[in-house]
Amino acid sequence: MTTASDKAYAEIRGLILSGDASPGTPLREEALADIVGVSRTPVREALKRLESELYAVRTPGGRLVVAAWDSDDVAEIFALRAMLESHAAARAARRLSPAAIAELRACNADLQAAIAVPEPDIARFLAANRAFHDLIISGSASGRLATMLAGLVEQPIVRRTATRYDRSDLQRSATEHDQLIQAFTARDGDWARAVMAAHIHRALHAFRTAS
Amino acid sequence: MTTASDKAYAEIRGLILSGDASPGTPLREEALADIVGVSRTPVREALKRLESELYAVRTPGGRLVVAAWDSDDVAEIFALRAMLESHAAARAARRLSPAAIAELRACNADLQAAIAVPEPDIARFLAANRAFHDLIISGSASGRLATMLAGLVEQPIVRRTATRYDRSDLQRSATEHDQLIQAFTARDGDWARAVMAAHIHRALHAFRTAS
DNA sequence: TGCGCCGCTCTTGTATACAAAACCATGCAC
DNA sequence: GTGCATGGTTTTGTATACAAGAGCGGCGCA
Repeated sequence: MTTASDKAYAEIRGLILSGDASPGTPLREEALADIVGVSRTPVREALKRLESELYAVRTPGGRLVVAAWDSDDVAEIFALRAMLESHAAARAARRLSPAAIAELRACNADLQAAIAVPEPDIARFLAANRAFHDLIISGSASGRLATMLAGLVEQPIVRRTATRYDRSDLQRSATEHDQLIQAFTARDGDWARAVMAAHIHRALHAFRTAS
Repeated sequence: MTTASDKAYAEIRGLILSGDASPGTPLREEALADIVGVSRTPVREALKRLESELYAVRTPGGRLVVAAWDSDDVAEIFALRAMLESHAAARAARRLSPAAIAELRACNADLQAAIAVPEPDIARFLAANRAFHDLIISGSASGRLATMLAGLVEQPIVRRTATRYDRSDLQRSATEHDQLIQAFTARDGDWARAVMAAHIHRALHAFRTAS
């Protein structure tokens, strides 16, 4: 737990996502160090990471500014996630242990419990959803995939998407997860790939129509 | 040109690829700083980058060691490249300007010139090949894709592959590049995607059968 | 008054010094 | 003899000081 560096990353990322630092805003190391309460060194590491995840872009002269994302960027992120997570699902289908599949079941049961009430618990839904997808990614046993998907800034978009879901969308997510579990149980990589691709493309559709 | 940091990255990467630092070897910051001739700060940045590209892995305690790659890793790298570069080709087909396509033509002409002699110039082939693929990636106009493919350590593997090519393999690469150019000229994304996927899968095959 | 050059300031890049945590070996107890 | 605790040593994490370069504003000149 490299506290200072991670703290700087989380806080600066929060500034960007909350809109406190709008696109184009310069990210100056010393100023951020003051805000976060650490020195420039961990701030530098955090900024490098944010840059590699395209939260920030570098000007010709080496200065960093907050990046601007348009709807094209969002579509591209979904397209890449669809490819990579489908691939992860296919690999996972061939590798997941029965115990891991049981975990997925438990995870999706939790997700369903979160939305099977009059007032859906979105936070719990998101946590379970995240856990479900993470289990698949780690089940794919590819460090490269994990690294890439971690860098694929999905979390903020997932959040924005889910808050726009109506109940039928939430329920459909749970159903699709069930289908994934079936494909995993059958150890059918192609099936899992197809379900995952559909799952993510539908999420993009939900995101688009809700905006 | 951040000299010190890039220099450290290049040198340490060289140590790993040349085999001077074999898998499992610890990568200690101060020792590397002495070898490279810079301070620990740029070495740290270089190591972070190498870690994110999976040249090195972190032990539970936070120490870095040189990563071990097996044939499964190589296959996974090719699979990811196939997916991502195919996607890049599809995007590029919709975006490349006639001037950019002309550049691609020139590039592939150079590649062909390098191998159309009794003694093929492998270095020139590799440079032209690299330039060709880079043009497509930048033509896809997706910073995310470019970042990911840059992180996908391909260069050393491409090199190892090419040195194992026989002449017919080299010629086939040129032919496949021509097909790509045709698909780009027709602005046919699906066609370009398919050709690129075949191109990279064949490279994996050549790599495997030659080992 | 507009353009270009120069110098200053601000920001990043690098080096070093210090703090904290992890590993290892030694020695003690059982 | 084996296992665990504890101290020293090594290594990473963080802070700060210094150097170099980029951007910006003011001043002078046409």
